[in-house]
Order: sequence, then structure tokens, then C-alpha cells
Amino acid sequence: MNSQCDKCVIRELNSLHSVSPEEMAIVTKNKTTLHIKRGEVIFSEGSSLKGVYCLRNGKCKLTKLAPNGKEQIVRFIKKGELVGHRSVISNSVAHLTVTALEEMDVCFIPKVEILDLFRTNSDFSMEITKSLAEDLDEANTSIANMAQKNVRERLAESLLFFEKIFGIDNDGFISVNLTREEIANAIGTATESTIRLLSEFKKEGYITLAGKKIKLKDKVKLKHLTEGY
Amino acid sequence: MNSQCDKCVIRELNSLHSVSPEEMAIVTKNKTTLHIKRGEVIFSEGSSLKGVYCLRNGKCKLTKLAPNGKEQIVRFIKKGELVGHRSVISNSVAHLTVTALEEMDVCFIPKVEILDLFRTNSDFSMEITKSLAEDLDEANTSIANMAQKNVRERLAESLLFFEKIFGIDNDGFISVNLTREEIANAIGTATESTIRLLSEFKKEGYITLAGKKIKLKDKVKLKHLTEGY
DNA sequence: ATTAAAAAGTGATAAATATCATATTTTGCA
DNA sequence: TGCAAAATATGATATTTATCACTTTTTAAT
Repeated sequence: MNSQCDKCVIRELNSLHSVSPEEMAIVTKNKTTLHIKRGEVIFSEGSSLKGVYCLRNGKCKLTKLAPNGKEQIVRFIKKGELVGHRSVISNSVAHLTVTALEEMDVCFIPKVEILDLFRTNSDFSMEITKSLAEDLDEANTSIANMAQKNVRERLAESLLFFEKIFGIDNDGFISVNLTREEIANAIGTATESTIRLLSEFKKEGYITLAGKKIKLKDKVKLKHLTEGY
Repeated sequence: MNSQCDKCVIRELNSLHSVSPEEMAIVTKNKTTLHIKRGEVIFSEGSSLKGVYCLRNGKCKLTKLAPNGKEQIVRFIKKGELVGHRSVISNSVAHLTVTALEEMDVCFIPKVEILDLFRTNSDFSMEITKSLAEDLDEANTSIANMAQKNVRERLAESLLFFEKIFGIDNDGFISVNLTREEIANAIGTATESTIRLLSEFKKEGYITLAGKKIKLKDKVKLKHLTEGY
């Protein structure tokens, strides 16, 4: 039984919200749904994509393999977002690997459907383009942060960012489980450095640590830390 | 006298190549041309853009101001490329500053013209979108480089990149004049470090220096350096 | 419940890079 | 053409960060 895309609340969160019910009916007919477990890869760098993926729930990381063998986390995405549209639009191979950070349900929408929509629905193409433009803008900010900020500043920045995009649970902890290594791969530092700095932040009273869970106690101070004071 | 855009060879190099002569006639009527000297700013971070700029010749740098007051060069662009389309499409303020690296002629095309073309010509919207997708891809590579490579590796990478995008002059020197500080702002390091490393590269025989001019003597070695060996 | 593997944590040390101080050279312009 | 400002260059030193080696804790699979 194929659930109906035009009824899906997730659609409201991404470029597909500008697509008419009639157009969505075609998407519904051709989409497939998949269930993915933490650590599983949705697609990987170098593979050729047959469509785009719409995240119904869960979170994932987008990574790039560096020549030194380390993986760089380039971006995090969550429920409601699309992945793979960059490759489909450019008609090129995937340049990133997408890995689930927790259990997730994902809808796969074949390439033709997306390209047809792009050609025939200018609201949709505008939305897709805007979303790429936003991604580009964030990526540029990221470049500047990587280049100009030190590890301490980048860690403070990332913690605030994680809370902003993933939110907090009932106890106030950031709603995402990342290993110290993953945090290190996001901010571009050694795992040990991340561990040490997190301990410092804790000792200095800016955050609370409970296993992998992190709670931000002093966001004002963390905000200051991102700018180095 | 307003020169005709549909005759302009530059157009072939960017998204405008998919625009019909009739559509270009409207662009010609509404565009304006400006001449810009080295160091002059085309638009700056935070300003609201009334259109996009098409570079007829010359080169410029796209920068972002970091909280520490340093400027990060996020990207270089040259003859044939468009700037400002990100802001126009997103309908947001500019998030980057564009500064001429040499004398240049630039055409200004008002916002409405671009948005009309985007809506009515799906080849054009596809081209614009592809170009953003490419920019995004490059930005992601840049993030990974900044995060995973050390300064020496990034400098080698940048030198190869400069030669690739700007080409060489008759004597084999890279065809762009960048101060050491600008190179430092591109790779995210201190100016002194850049100066020292360039001297080392010269001493080790990989490059030739003549004032600001740089010639790559051993590109194979430089390529190896980018990966740290 | 047990246990092997993975992750987290810590100290010592090395390496990379920034910063500061100052000298020299180049550039642009009055 | 000369001169001030900007850019380049270099040494000494401080700071940041990585690496290595190891222990402890947590996790997940049987």
C-alpha cells in the first residue's frame, strides 16, 4: 500500500509544497518508501542517483571523503528535507555520502518525475533553486568559519547550531546523538581535541554532558565563544 | 549607445546562452554597462541588489567578513560569469562582497528581467540552477579542504586552482595579481605563513616568484603536496 | 549476563601555525 | 622624481592543535 504524497505533511517542509495534487498523484504512483537504520548509507559519493530522497523522519549526515582517509561532515539534514536533488539537477554522480544518524523513513522519487516537475512547474523550479541558493549560502558561511575560527570557536558554534536545527528533548538535551568522532568530523579537528574541549566547556559551566547527550547551559557565553571572547 | 547582448560572446559562457534573441533584446534594452577599477566594490555584504551582474572581462573576489575583522575569500570569479543571482533568486540581501581584482567591464541586468526569464524559459532556469548546484559542489569541496588539509596542502591546492581558472600569461606566470594577504585570505591563514610557505615552495623548486607573479614549475609535485606527500 | 569491540577520556609530547617585532622592498602618487 | 604608505620578508617566540600511547567506560551482539 502506497501512502499518498499529497496528504503527507512532510511535503509542506520542502520544495514539493508548490506541486499540485494532480502532479503529486504521479509522484505517489512512482515513489517507493524505505526504512533505514542508524549507520546505513542512503547513497554514497561516486554513485549515480536514479532519483531524489525525501526524508519523512530522522536525521542524517552528508559527508565527503578526504584524501587523508578522514570523513568531513559537510552538512546535517533532517525530516522534511530533500537529498540528491543537486546530483539529479546537475545530471552528475553523487559528490556526497548520506548516512542515517538514527532510524528513518525515506521516500524515493525517481529522477524523471523531478525533472518533469522542474520543467513544467516554475514554482517548483523556483523552490528547488532557492533551496540550492540557501545551501550555497550556508556552505559559504561554513567556509569562512572553518578558515577564520579556531577549534574552540568552531565547537561553540556547532553546539549552538545543533540545538538550533535539531531542537531539544524534554530534559533540555540536544535532540541528536553524535559520537565525539562525528562532532570532530563536522568541525574539522581531531577526536581527542573535541573530547578535551567538551570537557573544558563542561568544567567551565557552559554545557552539561550525559553520555552522548549534550545540554547547553549558557548560550550567551557560547555565543561569545564563537567570536573568540 | 547600448551594445547588443545577443551579439555578446560572453553570454555563451553563462546561463544566458539559453536565452532567445527576442528575449535578449529586452535584456539589451534594460541593461547598463559599468567600468570598474581594481579594488572597487561591485556590491557588498548586506546591500540589497537590484539585479545581477555579468562580467564582460576581468576577475574578482567574493568575500565574507569574519567577526574577527578578517576577510575570507570564498570564491574567485572571472569573465563570463554572473554574480548576484543567488541574492536575486532568494530575494535576499547580498551575503558576499564582490571586489574587482583588476580593471573590468560589467553589465548590470535588472532583477525583473532575470526573474521573468526564470519563470518563462525553463532552459534558462535549468541553467541558473545547474550553476548554483556547481557552486554548491565547489563550496562543499572547499569546506572539506579547509577542515582536513593543513596550510601547506591548501596553498599547493590554491596555486594549482589559480592556474586552472585564470590561466597563464606568455611567460608562464599565473594570470592574476593577488597580494600575499589575498592568498592568505583565500586559504585561511596568516599572511606571514603564506609568505613563508611561498618562499619554501620556491626554495624547493616547485614554483618561481617574480614579485606578485607566480609560475608553477613542478605541478606533479604540487599535486602531491595537496595530498600531503 | 557476558564479553568483545567501540567510544570516551587523559597525559605527554611533537608539530603546525599565529603573533609580534622589525627590516627591507615595492608601489602609487603628489 | 621623491616620498610615504603598503606590501613583502624574516626571526623569535607563544599558542594551538595533532599525534601517540594508554586506560576506562559504554555499547551491542550472542
